[in-house]
Amino acid sequence: MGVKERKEREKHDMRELILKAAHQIFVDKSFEEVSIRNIADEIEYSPATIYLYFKDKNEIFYALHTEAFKIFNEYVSEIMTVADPFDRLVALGRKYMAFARKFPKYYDIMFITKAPMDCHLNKDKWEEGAKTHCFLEALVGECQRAGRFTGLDVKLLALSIWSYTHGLCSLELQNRLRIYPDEDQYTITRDSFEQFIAILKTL
Amino acid sequence: MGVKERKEREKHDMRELILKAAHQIFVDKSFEEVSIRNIADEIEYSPATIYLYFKDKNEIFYALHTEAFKIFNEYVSEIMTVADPFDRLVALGRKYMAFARKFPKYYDIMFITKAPMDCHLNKDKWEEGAKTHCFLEALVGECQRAGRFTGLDVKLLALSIWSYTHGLCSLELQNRLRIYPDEDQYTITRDSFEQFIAILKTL
DNA sequence: CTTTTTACTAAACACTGTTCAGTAAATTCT
DNA sequence: AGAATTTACTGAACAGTGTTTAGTAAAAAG
Repeated sequence: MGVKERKEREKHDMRELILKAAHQIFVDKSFEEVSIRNIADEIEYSPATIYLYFKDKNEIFYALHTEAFKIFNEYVSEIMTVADPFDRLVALGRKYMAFARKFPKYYDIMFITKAPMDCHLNKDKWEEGAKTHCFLEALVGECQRAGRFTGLDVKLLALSIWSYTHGLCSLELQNRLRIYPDEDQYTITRDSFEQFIAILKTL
Repeated sequence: MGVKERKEREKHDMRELILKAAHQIFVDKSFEEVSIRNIADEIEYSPATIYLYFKDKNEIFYALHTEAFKIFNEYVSEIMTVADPFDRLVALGRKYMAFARKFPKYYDIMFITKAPMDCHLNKDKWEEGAKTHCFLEALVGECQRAGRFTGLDVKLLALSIWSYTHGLCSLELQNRLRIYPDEDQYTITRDSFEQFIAILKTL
């Protein structure tokens, strides 16, 4: 009796179809245009159908956010070619910032927008974020074992590094660096990052 | 002929009335509930009337964001009693973080939400942000003249300090610190901040 | 006292997320 | 094979959103 299995497969395929459409609208158009009706139009189903496969819109956003993490992880994976742990940490920082600039919409849904988190508040952990942050903590730990950051708490330092980098990206993406003249805006984040690296080197 | 003057005063008063209502809804209820219709209900006018005094909803959000800055400036002004520049900088950081936690909605509209910025993109500077950041730059400069941060660029360091602090606040407010167990979540931001201060001391 | 300007609004437009009753097809049971 | 049941789906509605426009009543000017 393979009916049950087929139905499950169909249910899964439909979820995928919805997500693919949502992703397409999200990328091609904009965050705001990812509406249930637009998704429904795209897949040629009624809007109500979507609610048979997703609890609400936030659940769709959570799925988009998870996809964004996959893309992020792939984008960042290049740094693994860097041998020295500290250089790898620097490379990670650069990649992180480059990702935020190259894929601002992905960055937004991963780290800024509240929508995906609202769906997930019942769960007790943010898995995607935790995994990525674990990677950073491990890398900072490696740096310490290689003689860097002596006497500093690895967990706290990892959070501080993330906070700084996210802060910079977030301020830029949310248009809060318009305190500087337009011509400085691009260089100043780069220069700030270089200074930050220089400070990390002294620790 | 004082008619013109009176009309101008009435126009100004009406703007104030609308903003007061918007502020009330923003504080008492929530960000999402600040709708043109809700404001109109509150002041007992038609929704269309609001568009005679404000270009669009973003302009109202920009005004709310400006009010939030006033409240922020007042909240933070206490630190001026601290004599030593570096201690004052630390006090500023603590106040900044306390403000974000105490008034998350204000913090949101000041530094996270895009809506107020969208209205203001034609202007070439973000005045409220610039003024506040100038204050930070001046304070970091004072620290340097008092012997701290030797050899570092004040402007870049000020941005780095802001980025770090905003990053931490932003991650917490946007629910991205759920990578830690609930019991750690409160202590870890405090500990990270203390570590950050300790690092600044060594510079 | 008439004309013009100003202040305001009802109603509509084009959207949004979400729910629910009803239908047609697929599946199961007899 | 035919009746009963379950499943998959949808049209329509509900309650909201920002914004525009045509039309009206009151105030000001001529």
